Amino acid sequence: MMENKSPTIADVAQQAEVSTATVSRCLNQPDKVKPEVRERISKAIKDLDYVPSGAARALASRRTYTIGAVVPTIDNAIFSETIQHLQSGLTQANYTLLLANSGYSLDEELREVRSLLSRGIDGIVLVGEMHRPEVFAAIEQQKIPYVNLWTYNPDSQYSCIGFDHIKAGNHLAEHLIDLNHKEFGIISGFQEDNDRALLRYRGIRQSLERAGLNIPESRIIQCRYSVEQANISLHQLLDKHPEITAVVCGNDVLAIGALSAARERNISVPEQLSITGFDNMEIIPFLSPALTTVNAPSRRMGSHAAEYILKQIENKSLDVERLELNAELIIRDTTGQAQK
Amino acid sequence: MMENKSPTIADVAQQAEVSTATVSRCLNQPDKVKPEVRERISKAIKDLDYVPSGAARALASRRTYTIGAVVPTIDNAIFSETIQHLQSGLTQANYTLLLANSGYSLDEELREVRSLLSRGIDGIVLVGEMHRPEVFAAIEQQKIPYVNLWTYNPDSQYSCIGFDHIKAGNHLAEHLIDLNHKEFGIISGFQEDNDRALLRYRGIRQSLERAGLNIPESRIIQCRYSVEQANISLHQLLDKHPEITAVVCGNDVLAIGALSAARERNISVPEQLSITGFDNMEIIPFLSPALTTVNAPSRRMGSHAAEYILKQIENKSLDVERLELNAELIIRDTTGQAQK
DNA sequence: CTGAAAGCGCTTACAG
DNA sequence: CTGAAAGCGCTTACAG
Repeated sequence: MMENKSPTIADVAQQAEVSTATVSRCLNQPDKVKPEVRERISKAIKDLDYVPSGAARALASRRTYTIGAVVPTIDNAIFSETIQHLQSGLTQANYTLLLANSGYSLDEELREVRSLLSRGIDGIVLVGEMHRPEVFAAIEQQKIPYVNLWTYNPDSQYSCIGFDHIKAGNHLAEHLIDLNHKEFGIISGFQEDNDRALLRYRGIRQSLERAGLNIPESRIIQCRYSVEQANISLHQLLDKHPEITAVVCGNDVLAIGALSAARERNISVPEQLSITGFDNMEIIPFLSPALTTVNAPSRRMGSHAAEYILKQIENKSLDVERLELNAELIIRDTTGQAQK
Repeated sequence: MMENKSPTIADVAQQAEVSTATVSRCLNQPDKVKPEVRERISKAIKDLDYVPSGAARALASRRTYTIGAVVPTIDNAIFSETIQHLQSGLTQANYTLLLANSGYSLDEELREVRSLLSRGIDGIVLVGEMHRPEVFAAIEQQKIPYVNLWTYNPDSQYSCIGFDHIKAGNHLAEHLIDLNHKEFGIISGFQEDNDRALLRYRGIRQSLERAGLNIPESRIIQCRYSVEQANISLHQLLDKHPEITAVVCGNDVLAIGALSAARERNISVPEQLSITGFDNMEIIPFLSPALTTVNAPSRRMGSHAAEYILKQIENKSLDVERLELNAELIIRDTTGQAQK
């Protein structure tokens, strides 16, 4: 524990024989400082290894150059893609991303939002449209730009960038109905705190009902988004309902688990059983069999979010914008004509 | 744009009829405040919707309750697992993780480290042992705890938590040698800024040489860690070297790409070609064929890192600790006896 | 157990 | 283009 402290802006000012105000300007608006002076300051900064204090800067300027995001989990490739692109958009503009995750719990999300807000952020992005009312209240009090990702609702009073999950569910179900499937099973993520999961599910039921098909409760399993859980779930489903010919999975991770269970039972896909995923993760097209799934525009949601937030900050505005992206059905090798 | 500002600690103090010092104490060391007073303050905080300013707190206390981490990418499930566990360990202690990524570039890593340091962090974790010298210099100046993850070197002068990549490479190669393979190919990640990739590679070569086997440059391809790149790479490798019977891949992602290419060529795995991965991502055991790979203790590295950093902060110490974790070979279905 | 006051290291009108 | 000085919202010895 040595005693030499980190240099401050005052040390730099002294060394460069200017005021702290000028050093500050040199850092933030270099063109307002005479080139000659600028050089002296730059040299002093280098000599002293000066690193500005973010805390002091944030306190004085009331800006943190930090954007907060709360996602359900980063442990799913699909959110990683969104985050990676969000981050790279922000980094380019010299902003940093402060990332938190809620573990798919709305209460935990609220806690994380509060923590981010307290820490100080200039903008915030969340996933989904459903949040605790306190989340909205807390964010609005701060008057910072805010956007919901992975959701599109034309009637939302908040900005959103995403796609229509009901429509996506419709497409998936219609594809299977076209293939003559009548006996469906569903392996969904937990829907309680997850509006995306819920809406996809509704979309599927909606289409089935339109086709005069019903799907009893016992053929619907909700589980954690893990390969292993889905594997177990498909076994349970088929133990009780061997008549099922098509299983709609809440995302690709679940579908991979379902595929592995089908393999364990020596059930051929898609001949005896059709399976669908959701998201279109990078590896999906390289697996065998390649999944029929819905392509979620995960990267574009991240880039657009960065763009939106930065624009609002720059304009000091809080415009509500709603951007609908496409999420098309991608038909590959795990869906086929229903047997018998 | 309304004019009402966010409440400050002074507002709370006034409302509760105490000094700001007492409010501060109530927030940070509640037991030092009389319960009755504490209640008044809590009420005032609720009534006013008071959120403390992280910036002011950090500036005054010289602590940010934030830990920084720079990883190569979050867009790889294996780092996500490390981060997830690091984060959850920190969150439990009321610390926040500030996450940056370097895109596997050491220069970018340096930039990110500087940015984190400037922003203010109480500890930092990096991946690998190889960093720009300025990284070490900048961190040491701040006198904050620091640990290298995903690496273990008993002679390192810095703390590290990880495993021995050379040894892991040895195991992989020895397994294939035992299966009588003599014609090897390697698909590695770029080794220039990645000591883990380099060391694994060295471990493989080392074992091959011990067995009297050599592997010409033309059978070694370095590429980005993407399924698609690995797919292309295996095609290239086999076009030039149809004699190859075993391909060692730098990680599971690459191995999945290689598997897909083998499938496209109608080469059966492992009968005609053995393929190995590295990491043992969650989905691997559920794929078909399931990969032979090395289990990287990704989650444990994250948890241990959180534990180490928090302990150093608590003790106000900067002890160097080196923790070696196990990375065992997991033999599954993609490796078999060499043909002919 | 509580309060007065200095100080953390910046930024930013304001004046020149 | 530059400087003096107030102020950002907390924490923390110090005194009582």
